Amino acid sequence: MKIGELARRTGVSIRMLRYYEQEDLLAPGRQESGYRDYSESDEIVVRRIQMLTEAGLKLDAIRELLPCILTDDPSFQPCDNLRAILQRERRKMDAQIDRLQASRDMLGRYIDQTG
Amino acid sequence: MKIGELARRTGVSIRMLRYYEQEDLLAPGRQESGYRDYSESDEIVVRRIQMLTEAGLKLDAIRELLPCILTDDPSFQPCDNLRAILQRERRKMDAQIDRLQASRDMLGRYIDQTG
DNA sequence: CTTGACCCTGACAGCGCTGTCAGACCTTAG
DNA sequence: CTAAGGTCTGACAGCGCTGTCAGGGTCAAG
Repeated sequence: MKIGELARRTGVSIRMLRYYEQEDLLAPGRQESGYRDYSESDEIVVRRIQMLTEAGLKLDAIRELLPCILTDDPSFQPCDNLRAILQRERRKMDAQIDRLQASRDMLGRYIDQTG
Repeated sequence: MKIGELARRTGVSIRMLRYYEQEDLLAPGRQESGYRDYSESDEIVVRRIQMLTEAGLKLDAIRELLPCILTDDPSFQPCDNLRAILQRERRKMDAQIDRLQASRDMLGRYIDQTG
């Protein structure tokens, strides 16, 4: 399918679909015209990217994960480190939450002072 | 005092001190040489900015707050909205924490699936 | 054939800072 | 006087996307 249709199907903008390709997350074929030609599995990849993006991962991390989660069989794990990567990202997120929480509390103290 | 000394005293980089000025958070005088000439109260302002920055506020918000917190008397409140601004910022931060938390949980679910 | 919708590449902009570099002037100690 | 170190302005770069625009092909229907 062409890029416009994939965008419509997934809700990901055309701009971002091209960006995913640029960042090596996606490698669609090309028609003779030069138009990108996306397959069904490309669409699956895009949906995976969407999910992980919503989960707060950056494309760098997603790129690491993609080779692991693209197999049809979800139980087959070619990458020993899938879990490790996810856990690493979660730790990062925990740290970020902690920082934000500390900021929030500090702000709270200011507000109290303003009494 | 000159910019270098203020930077040394506060730990804020020279670059950022100039940036604060550019963003209208600071308005140091000038020596005849053209060098910036910071006063004691300028240093206080910088420390205020530091605190609020650590509290996660952006310069836009800090600029709003500065006129309120620069008075010597902390109980004097020329701005009725000091508290309102702080609360608004805290609400923003709460929302951000919620989003991040949701992402973290989603990641947790992925990790569980990976069993 | 023409029109309109779609696609291509490449590049610029913006977010909110922050570092760094270039070219040039000021100041201070030796 | 000279050299070193401090300062000035202005501009470019980078983070991680995301939108948008320009200039130019492609494809489909009428």
